Amino acid sequence: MAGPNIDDIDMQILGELQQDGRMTNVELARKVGLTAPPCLRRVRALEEAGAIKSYHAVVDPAMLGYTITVFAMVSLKSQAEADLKAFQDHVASLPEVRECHMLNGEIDFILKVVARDLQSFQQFLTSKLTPAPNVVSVKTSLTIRTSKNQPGVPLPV
Amino acid sequence: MAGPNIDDIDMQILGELQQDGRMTNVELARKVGLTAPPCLRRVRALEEAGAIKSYHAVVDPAMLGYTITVFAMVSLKSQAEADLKAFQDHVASLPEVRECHMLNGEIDFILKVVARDLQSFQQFLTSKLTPAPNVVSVKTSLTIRTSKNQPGVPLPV
DNA sequence: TATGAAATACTTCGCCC
DNA sequence: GGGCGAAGTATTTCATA
Repeated sequence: MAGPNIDDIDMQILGELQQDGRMTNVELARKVGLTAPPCLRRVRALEEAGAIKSYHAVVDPAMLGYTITVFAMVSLKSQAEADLKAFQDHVASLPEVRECHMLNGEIDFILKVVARDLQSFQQFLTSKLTPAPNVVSVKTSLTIRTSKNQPGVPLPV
Repeated sequence: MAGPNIDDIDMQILGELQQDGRMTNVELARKVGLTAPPCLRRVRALEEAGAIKSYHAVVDPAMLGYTITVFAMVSLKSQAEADLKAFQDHVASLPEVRECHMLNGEIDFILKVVARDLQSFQQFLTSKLTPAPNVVSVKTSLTIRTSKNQPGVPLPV
C-alpha cells in the first residue's frame, strides 16, 4: 500500500516533514538534494495524493485548559459492518474524542478522549458515549501522565 | 495549570496553530487581530515556554510502509516510582513506541506501537517489550482501522 | 508591548533542459 | 521530471511611540 508513485525522495520528504512540519521549502529541498521548485511540486503532489494529511502544532493540553486524557475501551452489541460504521460516525462527531481505533479481540474500539476536567469528562461519558446505540460496555482508564507522545511512524534515523 | 502569562490571544494562537501548523504568520496575525511582528513574538514565546512543543506533518503510515498499529497494555511487577520511571525511560528509547501513557487501574501503561508488518511487530514484542525489566504482562490489540485521528485537544469551534 | 517600514528570505511561476 | 531566474509575498529586525 506504499503508493506506487512514491520514490525515495518522496519518502525523505515525508520523513522530514513529519519530524518538522514548519521546515521551509528551501531547507527541505537542501536536505533531500533538490532545488526548491521541484521540491515544492513534490510536497504539493504528496498533499494532493493524501500522503500528507495535515499539519499541526503539538500544544501542551494543560496550556489550553484540558487536564484530562482518558482511554475508553468500547464493546458493541453487534459487529455488523453497518453497526461499526454507525458507531464510528457517531464518535467522529464528538469533539472530545480525538482518536478512534477499531481493534481485534474482545474490545471493539479504543478511544482517546480529552476533556477539561473530571466533571466534564463524566458528563461526556454518561450523556454522549455510554448511551450511544449498540454500545454494550465502556471501560475507561485515566491517564496519570504521558511520558512519550510522538505522532507518526518510526523514522529510520 | 493554564500558564499564568497565557492570555486570550495566546489561546487563539495555540488553537489556530494546532488546527493548521503551516499557517503563515501574517494569516495567523490577521486571525487573532494583531500585526505580524507582535504575533511572531508571541509564537516564539509560546515555543520557548513549552506551550507549543513541536510541529509535525501527519503522514499516512501506509505511505511510509508501516501497516501495523498496535495498542499494548502493560502491567508491571512494581509500581514504585523508580520502577515506573525506568520503564518509561526504556520505552522512550524504542522508536516503535510512539506513545506511552501511564494509567490508573489494573493496567499500568498503554503504549501505541507502530511497525512495518506483523513479523517486525512480533520481533519487537518478544525481543524488546516483553523482556523489559519489571514487566508482568503485555496484552496487545491490533488496530483493524483508524476512523479518527486528530492530535491535540477539542477546539471551542 | 504594538506598530510601520525596510532588508532579507521564502514561495512560486514560467520557461528551458 | 529537475533546474534557473524573476516576481510576488512573507518573515524578521529595527526604530518609534
